[in-house]
Amino acid sequence: MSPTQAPRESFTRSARKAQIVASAIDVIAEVGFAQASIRKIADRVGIAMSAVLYHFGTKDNLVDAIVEHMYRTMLSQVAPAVDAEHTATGKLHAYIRSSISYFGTHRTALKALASLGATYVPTDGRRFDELGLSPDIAEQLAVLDPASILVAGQRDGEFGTFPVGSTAIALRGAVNGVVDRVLREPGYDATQYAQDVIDMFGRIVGGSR
Amino acid sequence: MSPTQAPRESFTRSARKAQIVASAIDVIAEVGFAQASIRKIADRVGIAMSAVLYHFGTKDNLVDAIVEHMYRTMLSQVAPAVDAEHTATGKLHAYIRSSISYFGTHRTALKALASLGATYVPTDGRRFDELGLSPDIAEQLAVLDPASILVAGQRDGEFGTFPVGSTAIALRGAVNGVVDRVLREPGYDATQYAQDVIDMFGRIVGGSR
Amino acid sequence: MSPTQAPRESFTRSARKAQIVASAIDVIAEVGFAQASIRKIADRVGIAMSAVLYHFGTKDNLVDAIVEHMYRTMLSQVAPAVDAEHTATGKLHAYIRSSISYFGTHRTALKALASLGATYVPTDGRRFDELGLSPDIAEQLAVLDPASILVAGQRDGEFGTFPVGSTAIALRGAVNGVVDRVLREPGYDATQYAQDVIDMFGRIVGGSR
Amino acid sequence: MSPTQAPRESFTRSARKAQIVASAIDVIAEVGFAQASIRKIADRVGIAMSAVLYHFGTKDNLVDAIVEHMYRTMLSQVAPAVDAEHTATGKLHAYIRSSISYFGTHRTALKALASLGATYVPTDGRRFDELGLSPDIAEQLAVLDPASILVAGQRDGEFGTFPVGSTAIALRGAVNGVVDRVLREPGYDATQYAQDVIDMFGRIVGGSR
DNA sequence: GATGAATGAGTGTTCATTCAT
DNA sequence: CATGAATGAACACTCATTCAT
Repeated sequence: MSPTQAPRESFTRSARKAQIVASAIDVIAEVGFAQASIRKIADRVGIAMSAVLYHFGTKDNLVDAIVEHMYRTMLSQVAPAVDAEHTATGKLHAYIRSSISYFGTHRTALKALASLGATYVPTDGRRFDELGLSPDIAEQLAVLDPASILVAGQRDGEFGTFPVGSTAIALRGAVNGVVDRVLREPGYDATQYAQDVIDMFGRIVGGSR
Repeated sequence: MSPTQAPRESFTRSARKAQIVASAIDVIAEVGFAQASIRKIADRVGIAMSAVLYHFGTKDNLVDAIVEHMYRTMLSQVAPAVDAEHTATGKLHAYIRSSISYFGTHRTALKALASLGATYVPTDGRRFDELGLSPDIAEQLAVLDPASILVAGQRDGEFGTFPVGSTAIALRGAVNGVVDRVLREPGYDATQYAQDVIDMFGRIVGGSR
Repeated sequence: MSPTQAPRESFTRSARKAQIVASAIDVIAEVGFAQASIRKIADRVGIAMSAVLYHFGTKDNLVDAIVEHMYRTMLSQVAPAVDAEHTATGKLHAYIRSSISYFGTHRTALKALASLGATYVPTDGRRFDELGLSPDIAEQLAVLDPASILVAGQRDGEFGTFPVGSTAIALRGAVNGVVDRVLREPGYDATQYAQDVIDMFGRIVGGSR
Repeated sequence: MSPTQAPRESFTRSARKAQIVASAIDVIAEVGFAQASIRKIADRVGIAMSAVLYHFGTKDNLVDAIVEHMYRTMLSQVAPAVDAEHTATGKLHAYIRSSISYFGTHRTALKALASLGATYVPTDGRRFDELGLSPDIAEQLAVLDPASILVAGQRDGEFGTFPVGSTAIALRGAVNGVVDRVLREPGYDATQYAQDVIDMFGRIVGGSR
């Protein structure tokens, strides 16, 4: 492999940015998004507030980066797991398990992200789910919507008959619904819940055993 | 003297408060909680900013009142519907239908609630869902958790065997999950979704016909 | 019964506003417009910075008020003097004398105003001379352009033949030109200059005696 | 090698400085001095912000250089024109024509200068017109004050009797007064104005024809 | 019962300047 | 020569809250 050939964006720079994003997520998780000021985030990193703005220019940009980071992290756990399977059933199980497992391991910032989705309105006109999404990530993001899996399974005869749209919404809701519980009950083990959701929706989509 | 601490709230007083709460919900739904200042709310009502604080003393108190109002409204729609039924199946269907119907008909309030939940962290230590809950309402609120219905149905042999805890979480998630869709797609008809959820969870809880 | 039944805008309010505008002019005259921050102005008045914004909402609005005040003050000196005369010659002399006399008595803020005119660009799109001008003042402002006097004098045969446009520009320039001198030389007596300008432009416009 | 614009890499330093000054003038003219940050100027040149400070050390120094450049440019147009004439009348006409012509052809620089004069107050005690004046230029600058021409013309009997001081102020004002018009009306042709000013002040100083 | 004035703490943002490289 | 990173001071502006009336 070529040692130093990568035209990467200045190592120290992106390291600092990553550091800031990480601290920002911590702060948001602790005090809530509304109270997460740039100053508090900078304090957490141990740098001057203006240094944060030096790197991101704007709070909106910082939020962009945070959201992108969260999606990226979640995707990096869910997407490979789903892709590794080759049957719709396998993909469905992988989606449920890896999503819920992610919630179990990344409790802190989750609520912020989940609820932010419905409400955060950046100063420019963009909607929340258009934020900070480099094209590559926006594309991958479809993975987090189980609808495609359901459609494929039905088309291939692997699943039975059921209303795909509604089921996708319900499945997403059921998967995301555990976030509340996980946040409220620090010791809660989501693994069993994942298995239960698999059983429930197994009964709903019917088909192969 | 009246025995119970006589909250002899003059009529105009509570009318004003209700008016303020209603306007607050509108404003929050429109601009998001983060941008919903007391001044903007007061402007919407057509009174002075300080009048709002005269009535509520504190913004936190206002938020309490808002949340309580929302819960109360939702309960007033869901609780009677559930109570009117006498079988677990009937109660379950009523719960699903009335909850989702509420989401469909109160999008403004819904949006405000979502925004609140996303960004608001009270200055004292309380969690969001402990806000504004006078004892009577906290009690009733159990209705919004379908767990009791599921337990009763199983106990009475009306439902089959299934993991109650997980199913309750999933059901709540499936019901609440439509909120995102409803907010994002103003024309979305949730009625069909309600029926689909009834079918799905009918298959899960099994049992009586 | 109170004799003054004018529906005036809250006395204390407009008094404070006037006080702030006055202090702002002082500060601008002392440190220049660029360094005249709201905080410095508030300090001069002896109130909190936020009190200034409470009254004016925006720095742009404050600048509006300042400009309007300056124009109004200048007009209140020049306009009556010009109007009191009934011949073009009289009006011309009155214009020159009262303008220059105003410069002599209001040295401080003059440069700020004069130079601001060429350059200040408010955050919204308006040009400088459209600032803070209530219609009544915009109308009166024509008085500060001697062109109308020159035109009238020529039309009535009181003046001779000369290029009106250029002469108006030159006259305005000659009148305003003394500002620099007045600011540079605190003891300078502008009265003689006013008389000299009258003589010079008397020779230029020629005509009546 | 082309004779003009020859400065090659050996002159990098002063070439860079000149380039920076030029860009600074552009930026100031465009956005006003208040908004003309070092960063914006550097961006215009295409170099790093710190490179600007490397060359000038301080923003004040940069402003010095800008002002000096402007005076130098103006002088290089006016001084030779005046010196080429040998009668007071000739010098007077040359002064008026070349000054006004300069205003007509250097509107960008003019706008920048106006913006500078309006808002800039150096951090040290110097007045605006004492900035950036190396001794050689301060000396030459006397040319821009027509007083010496008027005095000489009167002494030599070429002009008649008139108050020299006031006339010099008025003349300068009349000449500079067209700047406002030129800036406000991009298409305005100042040539005719120059001729008109010559006529006007010809009548004032009287004497030789 | 309600209000207008005022405030202090806090917000995001800009900027000239320093400094190690 | 020139730069990128970082900073502290200043800025306009927002906001919940207090208080005399």
